[in-house]
Amino acid sequence: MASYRILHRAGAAKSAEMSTVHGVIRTPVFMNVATAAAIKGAVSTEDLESIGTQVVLSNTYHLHLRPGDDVVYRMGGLHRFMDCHVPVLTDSGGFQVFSLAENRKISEAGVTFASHIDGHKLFMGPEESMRIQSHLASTIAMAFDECPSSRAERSYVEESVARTTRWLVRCRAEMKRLNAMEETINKEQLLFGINQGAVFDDIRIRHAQEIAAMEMDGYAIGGLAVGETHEEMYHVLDVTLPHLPADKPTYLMGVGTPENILEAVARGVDFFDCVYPSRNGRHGHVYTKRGHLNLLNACYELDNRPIEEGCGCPACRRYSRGYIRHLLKSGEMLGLRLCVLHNLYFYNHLMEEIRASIGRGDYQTWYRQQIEGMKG
RNA sequence: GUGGGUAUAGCGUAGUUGGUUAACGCGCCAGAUUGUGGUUCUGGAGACCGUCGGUUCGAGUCCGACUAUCCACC
Repeated sequence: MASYRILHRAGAAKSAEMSTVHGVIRTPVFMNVATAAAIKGAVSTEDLESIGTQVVLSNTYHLHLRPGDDVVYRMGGLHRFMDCHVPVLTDSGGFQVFSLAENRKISEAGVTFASHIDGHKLFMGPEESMRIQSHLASTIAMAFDECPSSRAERSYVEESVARTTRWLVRCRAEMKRLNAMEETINKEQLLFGINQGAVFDDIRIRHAQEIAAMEMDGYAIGGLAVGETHEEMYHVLDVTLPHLPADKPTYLMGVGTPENILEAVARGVDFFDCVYPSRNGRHGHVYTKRGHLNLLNACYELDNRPIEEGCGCPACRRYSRGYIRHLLKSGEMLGLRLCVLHNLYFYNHLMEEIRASIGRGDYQTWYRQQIEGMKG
């Protein structure tokens, strides 16, 4: 059985240990994004062990389209399919339906939309999302929600959030049914609910209270980092987190920059995921404790130093900025790979330092120094 | 050697019957990217139009010579 236990607190920040059927997760944690059951940039499951990955995030929508969740099911579930030995969280497809798919139509039942691959018509609702995620057999499934734009009108957000709550009831019932079935691969699949409400404090709070009463395995805050300012995002965290259960993990979806993460941890968030380290890595944008570098810049052409002095990642242990820049400019896949490995290592290592600081109890002063350093 | 073609930004090209600030792609330089766009998006720099002379109010454009280069034939 899964359990979540808080080990240390430092102000609102907390570090915890969550045990699952696929292993223990120490939080705060950054989940490494492998949308289509692969981290883009030719990073293998084997590589994850050398960069300290604790949790892999994969995607319902993408895997449903390709190769098909039935294929993954028949291959024994995501863990066997990828030969992955760490917990896997699957996103519900809710966000992709709203960010990638075209011609969508929302009804109480779910969403009708067109595939971003070939345009064919698809339908996904709470039950479909749960069935797919059950097929994928991830460690943690996410509820099927709607992610309204941060600039959406109040009346629309109210209507949308009410529907997301009703969908959560259906997700929970369907997950319970699926976990009880003999042929289900992971009968202990966990389910996280998702808070929405754009930037309206009262809607966020009311929704948090509603879903808190539903005793989910964890709680995510969604619909942030989609165009609002950082101040608005931190404000939403400040007003919403106190209304989510203190004894359950929290997850800030899709966030973010190292600074975003440091700020959110200070407010009590456990789980994060973001495409930045992998996507930006593919574009030569690499992170260091003293801010980020764009390795495509001409000033690194003759730079013999590693991306970051003292970094223990596979790229910094051997290769220079100048060499990696050359690989990127030449379109060599190795260039992308080294940058992605560095960035994921940087994020994973940052989380390790965050946990250590919370353990020491000095987080609230330590994290501000880190943010200052990154501006230098 | 003879005949013909071509010379415009680092590379490849466009440029109307001569008419204002010479256009485009690649490359280069610099930004962007938050529950994934590896092929994306946005900016920017860069050319006295092979050289010299002529015609004209005005030449990248027309004429001549020269230079370079390509093709064919000796």
